[in-house]
Amino acid sequence: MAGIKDVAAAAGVSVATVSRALNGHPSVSAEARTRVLAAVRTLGYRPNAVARSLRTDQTRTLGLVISDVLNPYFTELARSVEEEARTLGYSVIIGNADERPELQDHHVRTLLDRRIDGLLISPTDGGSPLMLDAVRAGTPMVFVDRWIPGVDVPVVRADGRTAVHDLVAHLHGLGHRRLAIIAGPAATTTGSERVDAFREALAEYGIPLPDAYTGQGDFKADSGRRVTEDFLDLAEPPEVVFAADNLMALGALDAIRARGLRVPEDIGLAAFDDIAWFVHTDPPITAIAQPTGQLGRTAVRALVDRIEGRPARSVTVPARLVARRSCGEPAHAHREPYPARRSRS
Amino acid sequence: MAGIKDVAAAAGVSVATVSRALNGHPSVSAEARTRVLAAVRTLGYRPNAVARSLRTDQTRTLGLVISDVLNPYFTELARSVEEEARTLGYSVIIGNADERPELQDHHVRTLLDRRIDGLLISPTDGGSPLMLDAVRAGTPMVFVDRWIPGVDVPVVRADGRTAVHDLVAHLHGLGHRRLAIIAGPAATTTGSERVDAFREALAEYGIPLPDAYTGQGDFKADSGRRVTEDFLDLAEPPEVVFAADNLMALGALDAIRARGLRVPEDIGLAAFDDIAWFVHTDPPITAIAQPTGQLGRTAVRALVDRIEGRPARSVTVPARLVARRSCGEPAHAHREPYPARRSRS
DNA sequence: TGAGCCAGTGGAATCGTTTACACGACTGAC
DNA sequence: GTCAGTCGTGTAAACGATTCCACTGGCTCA
Repeated sequence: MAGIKDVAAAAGVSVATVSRALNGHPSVSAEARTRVLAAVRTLGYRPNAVARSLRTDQTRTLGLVISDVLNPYFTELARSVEEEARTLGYSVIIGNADERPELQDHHVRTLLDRRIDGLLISPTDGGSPLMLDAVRAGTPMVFVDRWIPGVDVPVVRADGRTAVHDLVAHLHGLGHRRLAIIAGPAATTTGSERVDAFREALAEYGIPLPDAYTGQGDFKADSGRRVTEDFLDLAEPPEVVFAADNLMALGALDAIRARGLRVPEDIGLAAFDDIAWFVHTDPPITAIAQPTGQLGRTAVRALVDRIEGRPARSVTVPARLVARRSCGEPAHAHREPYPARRSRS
Repeated sequence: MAGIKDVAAAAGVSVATVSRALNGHPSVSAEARTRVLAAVRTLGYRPNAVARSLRTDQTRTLGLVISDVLNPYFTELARSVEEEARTLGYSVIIGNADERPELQDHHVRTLLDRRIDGLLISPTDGGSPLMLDAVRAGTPMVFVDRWIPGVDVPVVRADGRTAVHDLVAHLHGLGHRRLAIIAGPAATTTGSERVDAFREALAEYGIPLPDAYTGQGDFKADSGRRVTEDFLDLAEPPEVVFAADNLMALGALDAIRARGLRVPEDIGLAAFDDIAWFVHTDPPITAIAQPTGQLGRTAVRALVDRIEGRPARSVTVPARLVARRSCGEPAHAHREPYPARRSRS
């Protein structure tokens, strides 16, 4: 493969001039520039990004470590992250932690080894020594969706508190009183936060949240199924199950169907995170929607700010309730088609 | 950040010895090795992958360019690819082409610039000059799912021919005769192949496939919606619509619902590519399932074979029909729960 | 005893860029 | 006519690893 030396030879100039011409450095004569460009074209020369990175100590690459690629929420996040990064001239390497801390560490480590310019991460746990070290070492970093308390890193996320309140109000209005939740891992902020918000909202209606009604999930479908089975085995099963993410909702639906029960007649179901398929499930599922694309774009901008020496701020945007029919009675409102924000693809 | 020189100094040996110790080179004394390892530990040294790549001319990185990250099929593919690559000691950089040839080129170019060791690609079109050049230049490459005819690159894919025949037989058995298809882009092999297989299967039953019944989609939801609307506007609309991928099926479902029609009573729906949510849509959707994880793993192994100098073979595995209720009458068979293969996550 | 070999090591070249520095030619001001 | 400044360019030193080659000392074997 042709190197910069070949180009220099072909253009009859030095490698320094080639480099300058290619990088838009001002002091290159028009003539030299055209000769270089011509040589580049005929040789099909492309600069070796590896060598360049070594010299300049920047890779123009962002690392994104997400908790689960199979989760449409993170997929959408990843997509918007890549999109925004690309317009800012960065590539992104995605690592899938699969909700496993050791895998997360693996990815963080290899990303760091590759000298990515910055790290976007949605931590699976409370923070390994490795990650804490990286923060201390000054690696530009931004947390997205989830974060690690007590660590000084900007956080870009959606606040579901209000939406959860709205959900509980909605459920209460439909006459439901026995409400259960399938929680995410307590080690994650989204895991504990959603339960807290739920409990808090219930309290306002004087409804308790007994232990039997808080199942421990791991944000994956299987756990949703398992927890739901436990709920259904209860002497007094809940009237509505609220899954803290969409995959656990899928599992819950599996479990409910496997018993031959019907939603919402026999039991209601709601989920955190809205996805396109929720419109077409039987019945359409009431969910709390995050402005995912916006989160991804904002997070990238924050990270790039940090990388390029500008101050980066934390950002919190509200999530909102999308009431459908999975908790009983036709929703008071808008029958919504395939959500508009997705069609921007 | 500590470099190999610091380690050498701390261990009282030369950088050469450090490098040898770290790379398991045989001729390093046990004593030197332990001193090096100790220094590495205390300094928290990690080799700079960029420098290493420059010198060794290999990045231990694979590029994966897929057509659409939002498509669960490709998401699952990406996941299995990463998984297998990781066990083989490679990282993977994912590029999302979003079904746009110019974006695909962008990703191929930046991946090549980064000197990835090999490229796994599911081409969006018939092959840009860039890609053809890369093949000619000897870049290790493997096509997955889709391929470019006439190019000498191993292909790992599922053959849906038999499954499409099974589908048509299934539909015919249910009494349907007016069958339409939402095709993918003709520039993709999967786009044209699925139509061909469909047409061929119909022919066996003496059923024609008029132009009015073959809509042109682009593998994304919007096109499925649009084409389906056209179908429904026909004087004699089809009895069943077969979408060539799951996103177009989603769009079709949107369009059908928007007219207040019901599946399967008013119109049947089937899709290529099976996803977990198809079990829970209203009604559950009949689909053709590919062994996605297996495809991803096989493709990676083929690519790594090619990279490491072993011969790489093309592999074709069969897809299979999963009959559910979206085309009429309860499927003759197995009510299937959440598919087992997914739970291996 | 001496030649040959081997294990272990260090010095230095190398990978393909970017960029600090030096240099010559020219311009314009005094 | 000299001096300072500018412009365009080239030479060479980085960047941080791997690896070729040469060297030393100890050993074996004839």
